[in-house]
Amino acid sequence: MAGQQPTLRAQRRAETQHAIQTHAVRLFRERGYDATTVADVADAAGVSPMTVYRHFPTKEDLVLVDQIGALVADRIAASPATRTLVGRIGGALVDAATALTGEDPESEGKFLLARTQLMISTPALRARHLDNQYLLQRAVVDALGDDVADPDAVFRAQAATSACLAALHTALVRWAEDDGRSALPELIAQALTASFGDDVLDHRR
Amino acid sequence: MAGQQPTLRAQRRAETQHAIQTHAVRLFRERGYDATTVADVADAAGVSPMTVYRHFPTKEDLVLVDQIGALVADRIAASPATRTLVGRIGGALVDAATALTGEDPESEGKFLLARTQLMISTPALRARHLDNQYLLQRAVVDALGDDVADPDAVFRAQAATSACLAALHTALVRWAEDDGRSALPELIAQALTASFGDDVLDHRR
DNA sequence: CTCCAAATGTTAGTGACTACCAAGTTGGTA
DNA sequence: TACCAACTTGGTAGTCACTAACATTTGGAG
Repeated sequence: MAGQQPTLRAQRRAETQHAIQTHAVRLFRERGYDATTVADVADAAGVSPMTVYRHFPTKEDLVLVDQIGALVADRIAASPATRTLVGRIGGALVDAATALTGEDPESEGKFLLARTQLMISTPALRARHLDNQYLLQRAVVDALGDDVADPDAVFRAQAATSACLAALHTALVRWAEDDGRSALPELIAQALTASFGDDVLDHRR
Repeated sequence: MAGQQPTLRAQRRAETQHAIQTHAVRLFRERGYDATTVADVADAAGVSPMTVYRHFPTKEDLVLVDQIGALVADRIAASPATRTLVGRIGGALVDAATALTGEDPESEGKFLLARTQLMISTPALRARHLDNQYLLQRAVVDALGDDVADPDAVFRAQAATSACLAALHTALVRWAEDDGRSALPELIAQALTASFGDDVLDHRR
């Protein structure tokens, strides 16, 4: 399910999807979310409005859908089970942020910043900022392996995920307000240590 | 602001508003929320679609807008400041529920039940079940009087309100699932005592 | 090469919601 | 009582998010 060879069709599909979302975020920031129609986005991306809807069920999803969830989920699954849950989740968040913001400035980092600022400044989107939470919830539960049978373990996983996401949210808001001048991974680490103590991420230092 | 004499104009306005909302909730329950158009509601209420939108900005508001918030707020403000915050809020909730469900069955109680069941069973509405929370938040802060200057007092008020609303939510869900057979005030009291101990509402017993 | 399925486009439509203008009512006031 | 201003409503036309149905092209597997 994860290591499928990238067929040409899937590649094209990913390209279209990426183009649509990039142009959407750009237009939303330039003209405002409400002042930009889905048709505008379609024109800018060089596709028909129908294609936009086939890739993103609603206009909100143009901003909300992300690949980061899967990125973080993979890192959680790959992290050693000997660490604490919060340590594994938090570490995955920091790692993912490092990977995303560390590349050349014109790349994913800038897009992530624009997307975050858009989500925070647009009322309709702000309310759904944590909607993708379920992706991480599932990843954490999956990472637990066979412990899923234990209800307590599942509850602990959900609690840990929620807490980590709250820290992530804090860091993202700060990062967006700072216009990306601070380093996102450090902000996340700060928020995590503020909540869980200095030694949460010790495994990585 | 509160004791205005009900002029004829305001009375008519309240009547149309009430008629629209009553027919809306009835139709939504009969045919489903999505399968009922605003035009259908307008027809049933004997007004034009424009009039519906003037009274209720969005279709969701046809279900969400209520007078209960104000009812509870008044009771909170009138309650003695010597009681605990949770006691005052909880007592107001129980009192309001008693007033609403105690009347003749064809009246407000039945409407409240239908409205609650609708909100719980409709995904688009369920997410906004606690949207009117701010009404109570304001009422509680107002009831605090001059303590508003104290940030701690405001935080305590918000925490107490949230906790009481969670209990109210639990009670409402149970009431709706029970199809109104249980007594709503008792369900609320149960949920409150489960969270805050047997003596929360003692002042009233 | 052939055939299937995925991806896109086109068209037509539904329905929530808004802007603008016209007409009738109400409530206070000269 | 007569009148004016504000309120309430209706109608028309339009925008825009979103859907359904059908036709067309193109990548992939046998």
